[in-house]
Amino acid sequence: MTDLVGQAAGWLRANGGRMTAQRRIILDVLSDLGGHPTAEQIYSAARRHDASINPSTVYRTLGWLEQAGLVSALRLGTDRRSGAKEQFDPAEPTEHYHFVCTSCGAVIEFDTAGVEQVKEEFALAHGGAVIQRAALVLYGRCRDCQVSGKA
Amino acid sequence: MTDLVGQAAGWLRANGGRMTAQRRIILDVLSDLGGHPTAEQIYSAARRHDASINPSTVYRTLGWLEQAGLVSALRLGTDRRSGAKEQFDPAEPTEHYHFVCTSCGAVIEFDTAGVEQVKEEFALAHGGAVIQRAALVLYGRCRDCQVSGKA
DNA sequence: GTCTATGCAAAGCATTTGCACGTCT
DNA sequence: AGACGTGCAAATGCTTTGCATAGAC
Repeated sequence: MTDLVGQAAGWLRANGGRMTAQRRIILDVLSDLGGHPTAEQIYSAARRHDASINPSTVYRTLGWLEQAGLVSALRLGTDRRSGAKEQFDPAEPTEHYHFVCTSCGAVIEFDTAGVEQVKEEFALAHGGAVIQRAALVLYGRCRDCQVSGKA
Repeated sequence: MTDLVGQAAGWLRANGGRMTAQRRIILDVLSDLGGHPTAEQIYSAARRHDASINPSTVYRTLGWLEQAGLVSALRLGTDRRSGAKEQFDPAEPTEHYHFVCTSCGAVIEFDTAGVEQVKEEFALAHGGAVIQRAALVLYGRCRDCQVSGKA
């Protein structure tokens, strides 16, 4: 939870944008919710602060936040249906990866030097190619589900 | 291109399904197209063999093929818009990963032992967790785009 | 003769867009 | 005044579904 509101305010100032009440609410909500909320979750949380807020505003806000590099969109869903809707990962200071439990849906963020190695290995094998970023998602059963033998 | 039609026929037999003309066409198209076609590309290719074929049939076929483990669905799109539509990767005998060029959209499949290591590393760190599969996508500029300095 | 699959058209759903009005500077 | 942002409602685009008919076994 680095200061999302502050960073966003800075980006807006630098880009001729304005900090409105709605935007502040959405930023607060993003900080509070944590995890990887869907647009709909963000919307309904924002709604509790201002009942007149609109989905469009949520999407538009997420749009420029993504451009500003303050949130990133990802699709963690395991099956086709749930994979369709995007989730938002607030404040991503360093690249990181995700584990998703196929039983309970829990998401664990993690980092590893292994991905850097894979990037280098690929760049070497395809001499001249340049890697900008990597998205890695591991799917499996988390410790709890494994231990408790849950479906 | 392992024998997709044959494998699919076997799965159908084992699961009380039927091999229809439409299914055979779609399977042929999947084998022929190669790469990572979208449902729409599969549909229009299938349409050239049978003009009366319907998108629903394509989706339904891809649905059970995915369950049968004969194709897998993935979303390689780089931006939000294009990332929304799914692509299908036929016949996946071994796990493999993807590189996507953010300039020209080229997709390169590759394999690496590095991901296995990351899986093990994660399982170790979260003792008891079991990894089933991994999805890794590298984004960057392919050699050609890099060399030619294309946008 | 069953039971499954197809085509068609309609529905769903997440997301985007056009437009008139509000609001910040 | 001049931008920029918002709500609203309609549109978009991919994908799914209900239903009657056609086809596989």
